[in-house]
Amino acid sequence: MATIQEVAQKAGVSVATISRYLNNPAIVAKETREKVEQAIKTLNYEPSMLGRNLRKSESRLLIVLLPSISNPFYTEVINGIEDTAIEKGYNILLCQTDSKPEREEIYFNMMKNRLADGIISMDPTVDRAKLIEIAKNFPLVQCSEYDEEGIITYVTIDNELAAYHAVKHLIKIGHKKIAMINSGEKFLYARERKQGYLRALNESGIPFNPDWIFTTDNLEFDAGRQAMKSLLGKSEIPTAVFAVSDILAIGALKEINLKGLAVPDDIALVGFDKISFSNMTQPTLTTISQPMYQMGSMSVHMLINKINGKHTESIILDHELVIREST
Amino acid sequence: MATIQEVAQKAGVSVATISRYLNNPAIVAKETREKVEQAIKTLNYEPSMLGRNLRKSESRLLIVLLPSISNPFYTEVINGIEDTAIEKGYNILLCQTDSKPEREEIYFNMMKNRLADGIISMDPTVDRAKLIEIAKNFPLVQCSEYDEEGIITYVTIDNELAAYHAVKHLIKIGHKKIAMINSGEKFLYARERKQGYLRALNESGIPFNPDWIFTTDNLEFDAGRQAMKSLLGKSEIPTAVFAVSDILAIGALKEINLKGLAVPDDIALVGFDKISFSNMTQPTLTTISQPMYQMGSMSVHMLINKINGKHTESIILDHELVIREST
DNA sequence: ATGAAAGCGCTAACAG
DNA sequence: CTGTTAGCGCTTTCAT
Repeated sequence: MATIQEVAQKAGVSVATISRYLNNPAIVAKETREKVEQAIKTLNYEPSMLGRNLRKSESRLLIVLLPSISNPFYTEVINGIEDTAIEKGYNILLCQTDSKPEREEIYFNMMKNRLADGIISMDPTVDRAKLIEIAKNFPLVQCSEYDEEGIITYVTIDNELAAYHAVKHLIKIGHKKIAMINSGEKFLYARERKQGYLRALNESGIPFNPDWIFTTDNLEFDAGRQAMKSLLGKSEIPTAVFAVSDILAIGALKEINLKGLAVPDDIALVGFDKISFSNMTQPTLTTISQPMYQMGSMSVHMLINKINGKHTESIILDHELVIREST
Repeated sequence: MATIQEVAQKAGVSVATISRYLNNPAIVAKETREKVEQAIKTLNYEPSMLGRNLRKSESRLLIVLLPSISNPFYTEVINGIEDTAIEKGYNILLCQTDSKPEREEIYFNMMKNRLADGIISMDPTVDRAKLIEIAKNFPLVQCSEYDEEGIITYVTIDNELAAYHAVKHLIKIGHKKIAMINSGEKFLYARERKQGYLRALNESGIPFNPDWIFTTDNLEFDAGRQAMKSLLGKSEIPTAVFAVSDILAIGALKEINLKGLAVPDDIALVGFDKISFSNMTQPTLTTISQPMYQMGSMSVHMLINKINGKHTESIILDHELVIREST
C-alpha cells in the first residue's frame, strides 16, 4: 500500500501538493497535476481514510440504532437513510440493539470513541436517560420515535391522527364493533394511537368496550395470533380490528382464517406501516402508510446539520390510509 | 473531549502509561493505576478510535456486501455475522448494492481506503472479475455464494442436493407433474438447483417437461405470481411446484389462491430459505432451511482468520427439509 | 514499572 | 502555485 509520501517522492513534489490534488485538483497547476496523476497510477495509490479521519477528527460514519433489522418497517427507512448518507459522503453503521441495554451501551460507546459522527435512533426501547445524555454531548436525532420532553430533535408522523383515520375508515364502511390490537403502553406511539382510536369512536358516539382492546407484549406474528384468539373468545365478537402493525394484523389474519372466518366479510382488518408483505397476504391488507423512505432521508439531513453545528427543527410528516381488500 | 495527553498530565504520568493502562491495566503499578483511574474519571475521558486505528492501521470494521437488506434470508445471516463480529471486537458495515455496479464500486473503494479490514460478500450479482481482484489484495470471503474457480474462500450449502431433497419429497408424497420456479441461470445456485431437480426426476423415471420450468428475472413476490400464472396457463397443469425461494413460492401461492385452487390439495408447494414469513402464510410453507445464522457466524470466523494472515478452508454446511402444510 | 520519542497517513496554516 | 512544518491521538520500541 503506497502512502502519500511515496507518491510525493515519485512525482517529485511535496506531500502537500498530493493532498491538494486529492481534495481539490483544480488548484494545482496542470503540469504538476499530470505528474501527480502519473505517480498515483504507477504506485496504485489509494488514500487512507485512517489518516484523513484522524487529521480531520471525523469518521464520516453515522450510527443507526434500531431494535431489529428483520422488521420490514425499518428496512424501508434504512433505504432512505442510506441513499441520503451516501449522497452526502457518509456511511452508515446499522446497529441492532435487540432491545438489549448492553448492545445499546456498545453503540453509545462507539459514539463516545469518535468512531461515528452522529446517531439516528429508531429504537423505542432505548434507555431514555442515556439517550438524552448522549444527545446533549453528540449529534443525535430520533426517527419515528420521539421524546415528549422535546429535548431531542425528531422526525415522526402524527400517530394519534393516523389511528383516528384508520378507525374512522372502519366506521365509515359500517362497523361499530371495532377492536384494537395495541402494543404495550410503555411505548408513546401506542398511547397515541389508542387516543386516536378512542377519539374516532367517541366522535361517532360508539361506546368504548374495554374487552376489545388487546395489548401485546411484542410486535411479532405470534402476538397477533394470540391477540386475535383472545378477541374471538370474547362474549361479543368485534366485526373489525385495527392493529398497530402489519405483522400483528397478519398474525390476526392467520387466526381468523384458522377459525374458518373470512376477511373482510366476517371481520375487517386494518394494519399499520404498509410493509411489503401486507400486499402479499390473501386478502391484501388495508393499512396506514408512513413515508418511511422520506423519514430516513430527513433524519440524515437533520443529523448532518447537527454535525455541522446548525440548528434543526423537529418535523412531523404525513401518513396515508391505503385501502385494500381486507376492509 | 479529553485526550490522552490531558489525562497523562492530570495523573502526573506519561502518555505511554495511560496507553498501557488502557490496553493492559495489569502491567501498571497499582498505585499509578489508581491515579490514572482518577484522572480518567474526572476528565470523563474516552479514548479515540481514530488515533488508535491510524496507529494500528486497522479499522475493526467489516464490510458486508449484499443485494438488499429487505430479503429476510439475509437478515438472519446478518444476525450471525453481527453477533460473531461484536464478540470478536469488530463492527459491521452493511452495504446494499441493489445490484448496482456503482454502489459496489463505492464499497470496494472503502476497502481500498482502509476504511474496513475485510469483506464478506453475499451478492450474487457482483462483478466477478472485480471481486477476484479485491480478493487477491484484501481479506474477503463469500457467504452463500461461491466462485466455481475456487480462488475465493466461501461458506455455502449444497444447492444441488437441497433441490434434490425438495423434489424427492414431492415425488414421495405422490406427485409426478412437478414444476420448478427458478431464477435466472446466470446464478450458479440456480443452475445447481436445477440439476438437483433434474436428478430427482430422473432417478424416479419421471420425464422432464420443459414447459414446467419457469425462469424469473428477479426474486420478488410478483415474479412468483407471474411464474405461477404462466404455469397455470399450460396445456397440462402441474400438481406440485418447487420454487427456489420462499418469496417466489408465496407469490405462487397468491396466484393459486386467486384462481380458486387450494394448496396443497390442488397444487403442492415447496419453497426455499425458511424465512420467517413462510410460517405466516395460509397454509404454512414447506421449505428448505439453510443454516443462515451459522453461515454468517462462520464467514466472520473465516474472514478474521484471513485478516490475521491465517489460511482458511472453504466450507459446505448442511441444509434441512422442513415439511409443513403446503405439501 | 515508567518515560521519551518516533511515527502511523493525512491536512492545513503559513510563507514564499 | 507549491513547499515546509506542525500536529490530529494513539501505540510501541528503546532506554532507564
